[in-house]
Amino acid sequence: MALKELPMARQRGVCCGLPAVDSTWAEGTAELMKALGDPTRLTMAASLWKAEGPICICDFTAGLGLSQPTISHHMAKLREAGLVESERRGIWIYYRLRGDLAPATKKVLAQLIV
Amino acid sequence: MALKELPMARQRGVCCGLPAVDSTWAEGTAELMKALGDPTRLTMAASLWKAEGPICICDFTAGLGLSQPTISHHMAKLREAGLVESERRGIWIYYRLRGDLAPATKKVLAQLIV
DNA sequence: CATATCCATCGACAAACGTCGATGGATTCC
DNA sequence: GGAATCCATCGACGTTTGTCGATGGATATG
Repeated sequence: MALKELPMARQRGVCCGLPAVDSTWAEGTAELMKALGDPTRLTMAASLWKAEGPICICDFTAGLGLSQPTISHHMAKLREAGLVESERRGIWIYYRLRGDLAPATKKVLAQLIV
Repeated sequence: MALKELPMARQRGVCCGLPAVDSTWAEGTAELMKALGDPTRLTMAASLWKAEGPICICDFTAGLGLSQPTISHHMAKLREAGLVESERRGIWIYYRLRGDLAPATKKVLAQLIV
């Protein structure tokens, strides 16, 4: 497939500028992408997105076939990324997507999750 | 903040089911997220998204302050993720976002990039 | 109080990752 | 043909990641 708008008569040894991309945006957004960049964490986030109510660690452990420390570890990553909040209820700790997610984040999740 | 819809009178030792999440979707989507989960690659993708024309490696090298092998390495990751295509033009190899990106992928990028 | 369940954290370990310098192929300019 | 430029790939290196078993704290049950 041919590319359009190829620069003509380019000078050797002279590089062109790039479109401006805010580095703070890149750092933050890459952090979010990294949090969602693992199948287990993405599945957990999608489950929380689709679930009617909050979910606790033991349900993920049973449902995903991974050890409890591994699930806790992934949930901690989601928490550090600002995606989830939790509440203790007796023995269980229930997790859900944060209610105050940035609208942009919410739109990305909505776009992402089938 | 209180959580809504907390299950009442839960049985100890009994875990609940999770909303169904397709594992093939999770694998594939996590792959895309991982490709965008690095500030350098995300910046490169955003540059290609915003650019009027295609961009070659040396422009990224000059603009991002990283070595040429590192930029090539990141570009290879973007290629493996199915995000970019390239065309040789003399000494230079020009990169652009693939013209046949999945609509879902395009929407995610549109949503993501400010 | 003793026991059982749920969970976070620690320590460990292999695998993957981000980065670089060195090398070599392809192409163009002189 | 010789030199210069662009780029992909290789090899290396320290860091991060995903996973697990072990440990201990918190809470409920009997």
